Amino acid sequence: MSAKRPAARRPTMKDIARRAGVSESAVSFALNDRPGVSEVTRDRVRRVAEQLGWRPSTAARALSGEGAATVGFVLARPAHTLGVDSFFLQLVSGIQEVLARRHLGLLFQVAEDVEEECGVYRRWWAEHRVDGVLVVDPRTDDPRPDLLDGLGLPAVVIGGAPDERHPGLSTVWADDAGAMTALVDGLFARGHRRIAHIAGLPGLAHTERRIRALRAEAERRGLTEVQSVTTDYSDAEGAAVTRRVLEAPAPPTALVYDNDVMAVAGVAAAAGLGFSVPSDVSVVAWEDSALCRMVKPWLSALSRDSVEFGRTAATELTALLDGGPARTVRVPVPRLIERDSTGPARRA
Amino acid sequence: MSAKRPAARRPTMKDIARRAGVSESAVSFALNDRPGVSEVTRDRVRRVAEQLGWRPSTAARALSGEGAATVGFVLARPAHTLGVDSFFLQLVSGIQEVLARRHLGLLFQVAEDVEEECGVYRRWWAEHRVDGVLVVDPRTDDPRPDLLDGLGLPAVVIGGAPDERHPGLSTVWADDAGAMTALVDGLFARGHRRIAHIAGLPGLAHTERRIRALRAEAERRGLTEVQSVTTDYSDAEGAAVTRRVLEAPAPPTALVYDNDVMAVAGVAAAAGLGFSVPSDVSVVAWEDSALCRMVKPWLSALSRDSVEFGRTAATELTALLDGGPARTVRVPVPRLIERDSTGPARRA
DNA sequence: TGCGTGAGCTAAAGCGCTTGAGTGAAAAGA
DNA sequence: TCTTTTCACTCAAGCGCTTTAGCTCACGCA
Repeated sequence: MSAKRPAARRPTMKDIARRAGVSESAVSFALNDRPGVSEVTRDRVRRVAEQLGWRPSTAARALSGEGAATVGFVLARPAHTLGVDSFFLQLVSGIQEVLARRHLGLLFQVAEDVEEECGVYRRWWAEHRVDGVLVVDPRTDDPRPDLLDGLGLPAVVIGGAPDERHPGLSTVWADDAGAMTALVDGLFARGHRRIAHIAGLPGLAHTERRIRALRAEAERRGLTEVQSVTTDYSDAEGAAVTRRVLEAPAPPTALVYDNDVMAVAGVAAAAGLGFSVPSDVSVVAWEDSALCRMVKPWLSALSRDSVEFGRTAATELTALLDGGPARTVRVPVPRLIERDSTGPARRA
Repeated sequence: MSAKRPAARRPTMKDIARRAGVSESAVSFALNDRPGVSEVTRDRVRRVAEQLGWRPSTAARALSGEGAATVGFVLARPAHTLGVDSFFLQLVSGIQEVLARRHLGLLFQVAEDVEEECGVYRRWWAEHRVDGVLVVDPRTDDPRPDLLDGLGLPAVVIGGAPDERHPGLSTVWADDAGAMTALVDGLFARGHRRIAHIAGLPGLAHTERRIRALRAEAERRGLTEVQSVTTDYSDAEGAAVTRRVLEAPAPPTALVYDNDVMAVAGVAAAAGLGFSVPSDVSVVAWEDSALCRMVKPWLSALSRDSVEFGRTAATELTALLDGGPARTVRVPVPRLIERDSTGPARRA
């Protein structure tokens, strides 16, 4: 309890070796389940290690070629954009669950943009800091896969589309296109013909996928009054765009929002214009969270298990670190949770 | 772009030494701004290093006693509790800003509870993984300061009260008591006599501080119908507690919520019971976010700059790592942003 | 001329761990 | 009985960096 560090010395393998009366190498063999020591010795060494509270120094491990036992995660969003968001904490929490079990650390960094993010990867690689990384928010024209491939840094892209151009990277993705198609299908069945999609950031892979899927579905059904508008995911833009589309001569009867925050803001904006939900206009949020049950009416939402998404991604990365092949795995299509914000289209 | 890692070799000091025609030690001196080399050589070495894209291996650095260049951050909350939350991402984002500038990494982990969190600290210490940690959610009876003090791990406690018992730890705190006093002051002035405080998790230091401050202020003014009820911060409990207190024979005329999520849920719950805000009951959220402007009426809220809070904490930690003394710094008292959810008390 | 001095550099050890190349003794085979 | 194999273990090098001690040479000074 002194002001200056008492700094208890960490036990090293040398300490164990001395106490167990064997050489350091024997200790290494014993502790790493490698052949070369008898079961008796192995047990003794293990006991001594336990007793001393020994843990391998990651630094030393890393230096002797074992990797840093750490995984990197960069969030490239300007600080002020990180508003109310449940997705990332949940995702990270799922990632953790898997990593912690293997005593892998998670190095976390927020960056301003993708360019800075690339710099972080380079630095991490050069500093020998991470064994692999998890990449989020993939873009349609994304420099990161090329970079990571070039550095030979194992990586899992979260939320990207299958990418044949980078066979070294794993991908974990949700079928946004399928979800969008099913969603439009449902809306169509209930009479909706004019649909507005308040999308997220342009350039994000999943934003583009949803937009394309919506357009394709509209064409297939011959719907002409279907549109997508991109935003920055903020409540402000969500509200603004909502007002804009609803003030048109023939306003949409259904609004699909790319996140919960905009959906909530949109409902308020609609109410402000005298539209009531769902009788005048139906609302669906892409992303379910407590938010959706905090407003009246409760919002119908596409729900996915973000924690599980994180677990899956982390599992793929560990597989990659173990020398496994890169894979592309699809997580379940988000399910539509019907609450009170969706109903039949109002008769024209 | 091959399937198996091309694994470009990282340049080491040896490479630089060879290219610059000097010894490794000279390179070390040159690159660390230590005396022992001429300016000419220093420049040459620097140029070669730059050209090779060299970065020191953190592993090697750590091993030769320089520390891991990494800071730890544990969030001890069960995964499902990590709902809609703006505070932590903002906090972390502020922390990052300061750390990144010094090329310090942030090792992030979520744990189930404080006990597991202590285990993480022990492991990090033994594995030589971090040079210091940031501790959040301090409790009234907290084992962490003792542990960290014992390990000699530099630490900054975020949101704790000044702690004379652990002179080795820095503390960054907000004056919750002062804020609460001012808040009650304002409510009192507008005629509120019956106040309910829907608090956060019991046992958290700031929860207790707020509760105590409220009680003290109530006693000072002779208010008898003032109460605090603890919750788990969730919208569900926020709503439930709101219903309970409003159904009392003499319901409160003002509700103070310890976070924005509960406040929003509380407004909805109040509406469900026929109470309108603010004419029947005033509502204040402790923590401002986009959420507060997503509901009608817009919520009055105590606002603080969480990003700046993070910056301050990280700055204190780096000071500690540089060998500076432990300090206790207070961040500005949260400001009340008056919106539409507060008004004069209804006449009895 | 000799000697101390300091600037500029090199050699080498050490941090904690892994690992391939030994070593010595017991067990197995001829 | 002697060789070969196997087993259990030790030695020593090496990972990339820091750091201490030491070495060399030019310079200043008596």
